[in-house]
Amino acid sequence: MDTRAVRRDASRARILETAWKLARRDGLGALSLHAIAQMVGMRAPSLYTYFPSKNAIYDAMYADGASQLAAALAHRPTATEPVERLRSRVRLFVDFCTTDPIRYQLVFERPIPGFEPTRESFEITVKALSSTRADLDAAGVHGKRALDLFRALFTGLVSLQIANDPGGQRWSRLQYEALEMFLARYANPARAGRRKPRPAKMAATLT
Amino acid sequence: MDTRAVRRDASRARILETAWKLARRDGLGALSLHAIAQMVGMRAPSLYTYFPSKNAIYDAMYADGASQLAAALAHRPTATEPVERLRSRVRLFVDFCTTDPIRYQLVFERPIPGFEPTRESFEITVKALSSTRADLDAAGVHGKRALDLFRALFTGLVSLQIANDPGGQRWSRLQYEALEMFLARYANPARAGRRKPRPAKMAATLT
DNA sequence: GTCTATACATCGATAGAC
DNA sequence: GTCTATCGATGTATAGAC
Repeated sequence: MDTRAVRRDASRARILETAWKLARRDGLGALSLHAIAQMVGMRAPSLYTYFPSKNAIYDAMYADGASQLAAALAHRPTATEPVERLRSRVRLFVDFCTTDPIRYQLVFERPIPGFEPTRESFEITVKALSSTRADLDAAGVHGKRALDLFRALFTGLVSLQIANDPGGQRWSRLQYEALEMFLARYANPARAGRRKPRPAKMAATLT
Repeated sequence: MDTRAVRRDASRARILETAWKLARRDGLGALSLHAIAQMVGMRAPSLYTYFPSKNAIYDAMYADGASQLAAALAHRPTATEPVERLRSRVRLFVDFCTTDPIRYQLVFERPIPGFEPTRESFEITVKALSSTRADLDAAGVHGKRALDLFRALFTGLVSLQIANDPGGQRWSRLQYEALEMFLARYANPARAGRRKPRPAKMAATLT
C-alpha cells in the first residue's frame, strides 16, 4: 500500500485519539482545534490537512464510537439461549455506555448544535440497533411497542447512571431485574424462537 | 414595596424569559449575553446590573424550571386513587419534559461544562422528586430498587422521545403501558396504602 | 441604570511561504 | 505537509462617562 496513505491514516488516528481524550476531559462542546493540535504536536491549521472541518472530526468520532458498538455486538458468542443472548446484549450495551459517557453522548444524543452525523456514519448505528429486533424476536418478544419500550428501559438506566452516579453502579446493577420485568410482561413463551404468524390478509374474501 | 425593587424584578424576569427563548432556539450552550441583551433592548454590559455572571443566569433558569415542575406536581388534585395518582404523576412528568426539551436538559442533565446549580436551586429539584417515593408507597410499591427503576423507565421514555422523535409521540404514548408493566412486577396489592412492615431485627436473639 | 469603550481571550478557517 | 500570519467573528467581563 502507498506509504503516504499509511502515514496519513496514522496521523488521522492520532488526531482522533487525541480528540477523544480532550472530549472526555472537557466535554464534547468544549473541544477545540487549538487544543487538539497542541496535544498532537502540531499547529491548528495543520489539522486541515487531515480533516476538512471541525464537524468532520466530530463525524469521524461518531463513526468510531458507533463502529465500536457494532463490533462488540457482532462479536458476541452466538450459540446461546435466546434469553441469555438478550442478557448479553443488555450487559454489553450498559457497559458500552457507562464506561465512556462521552462516547454514549455523541452516538445516542444530539449534544453539539449544528452537528449531525453524515448518512454514512449514521448507517453504522442503524445496523447495530437493528439487530435488537432479532434478539427480541428470538426471545419471544414481538411488536414495535415492545421494542421501543425495551430501548427506553435500558436507555433510562444508562442515562440516570451517567447523570446521577457517574462511575458507580446504582442503576446499572438493575439491568437484569429490569430485563426480568420486561420479559414477564412482553415475552410470549409459547412463541419463543418461532416466527410471528403472518396475519391473514383479505380475510373477508376468504370466508 | 420598594418600586425600584419591583422594576428590578421585572427586568430580571424579562431577561430570564428572553434567555429561555434563545436557549430553545439555539441550544443551551450557544446562549450568549450579547444575544440576550440585544433581544431585551439593552447592551451586553447592562445585564451585569441584574445578574453577576452568565452562570448566574443559568442558575436562575435552572431554579425557574425546577420550580415549574415542583409547582405542577404540588397542584395536582389530591383526592384520587393511588394508582390514578401515579398515572397523573407520570403524565405530568412526561408532559413537562417533552413540551420543553431544553428545560428538561437543564434541570435533569449536566449540559453546560462548568455550570452546576447552586445548592439552593438544587434543593427545589430534590423536593420535587422526593414526593415520588410517597406516590409509589401509596400504590404499594416499596424499596429503593423499585424507585430507581421507576425513574429509569420514564426517564428513558422521555430521553428517546426527545432525541429520536422530537415533537412526536412515539415513546411518550407508551407511558401507561410502561406503568402497567412496572406495577405488574412491583406493586404489592395486599400492602397497597399500608406501611412496609419493619423487618424483625436481631431475629437470632429472638428465637 | 444604562451607556460607550475596551480589555482580553478563544474560536474556526484561509492564504501563502517554505 | 507543516508552518507563520492573519482574518473576522464571538465570547465574558470591567472601567468609567453620563
